[in-house]
Amino acid sequence: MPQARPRKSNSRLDLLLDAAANQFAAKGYRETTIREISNAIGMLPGSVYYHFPSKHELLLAVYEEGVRRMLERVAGATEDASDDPWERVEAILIAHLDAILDQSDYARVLISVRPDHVPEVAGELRKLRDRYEARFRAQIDALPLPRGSDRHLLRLMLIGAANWSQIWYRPGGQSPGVIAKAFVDFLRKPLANMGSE
Amino acid sequence: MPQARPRKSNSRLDLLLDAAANQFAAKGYRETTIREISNAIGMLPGSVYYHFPSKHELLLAVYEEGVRRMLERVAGATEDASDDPWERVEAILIAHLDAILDQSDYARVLISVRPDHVPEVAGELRKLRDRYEARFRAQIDALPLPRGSDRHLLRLMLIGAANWSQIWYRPGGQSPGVIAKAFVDFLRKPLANMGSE
DNA sequence: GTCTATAATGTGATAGAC
DNA sequence: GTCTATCACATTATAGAC
Repeated sequence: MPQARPRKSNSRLDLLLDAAANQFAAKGYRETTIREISNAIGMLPGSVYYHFPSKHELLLAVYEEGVRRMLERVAGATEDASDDPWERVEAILIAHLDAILDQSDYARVLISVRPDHVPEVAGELRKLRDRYEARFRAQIDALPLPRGSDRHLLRLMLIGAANWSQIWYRPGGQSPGVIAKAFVDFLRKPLANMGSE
Repeated sequence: MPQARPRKSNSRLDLLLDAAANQFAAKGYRETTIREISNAIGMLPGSVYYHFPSKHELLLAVYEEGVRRMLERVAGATEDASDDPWERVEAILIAHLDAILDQSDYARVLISVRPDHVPEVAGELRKLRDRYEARFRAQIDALPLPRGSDRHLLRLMLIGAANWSQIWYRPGGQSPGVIAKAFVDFLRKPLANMGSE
């Protein structure tokens, strides 16, 4: 397998990775065959194995690129955001939803392919997910919350609700931005006191 | 395929369904083979096809049974619950989490096996999921919320957060009851006003 | 209702030419 | 770096005996 990606792609590695991300995102890891991926870019199945020694290593590479891109995105989102901690959480959530719903096949794979369904690299996949979520955690921890709030569960609730949206989201419906704002507002504003808005 | 299940099981159909639910829940649909399912109950692969014409019809049967059991559970939960709408939502969420995290392989399958990963029966699977969620919707709609609240997104957020817990939940950690209560409280109580608790 | 045996196919992966 | 050709294997599913 080739080492750290070259500046100027002298092969079709990037294309291959894109095709893999695309198919994994659309149909799942198990449901996608090496043939389908290679054919999508006019490559033959055997050629894939010049770039990756196995199918799960190909998935791992997609995952890694996915994390890289996601971190880049959320970093950009928090740079532009205001100083208000809630608005920063909203900004990061918008970036997150945008990526996993619309923008990036790589990001979609990161959410839709479950580590425990690919035992050969499950550990690595989990580690990559965790690395990304750590960035998320930082923003939640910065929120001014009532004493005793379980920030751990709050983070899991918010990320979970966001990630699950992949199941029900359809392109024509409410935009990632609207969804993200609604989710954050549900937490931020009291729902139990009637007539407050 | 045999018709509506008999009162007293005269075959090992029930056992077969249990085994399928168990394996699908543990490893996923694609990752589980007919061999593994049949061998788990000392049956041979060929015998499975007396009960079901195909693997995906077997999954469909597990899904149907899963919905039946989930509906039963949440019906029980709302019967016992108080008249307070928020407490009723909490009760139904506890029942839900209990089922998909700990109690029922059938319930777990309902959440973990994505309809779009089994194209042959994707439509039916979605219909079954929807039928269950409708019961959930009724409880959310009963909540007294501020004007203009998007109950649709609120339901999706709550169910999504709950379902995603399958990804991170581990038996030794916080119980389904604790998780459910925390999730509902995050929505119910204002998080943005400091020092209120 | 279950078993035996096997068909039919799909799949990940390899060897070696170019 | 890609292609040709193919292997080795696993998997769903079937036919027919019991």
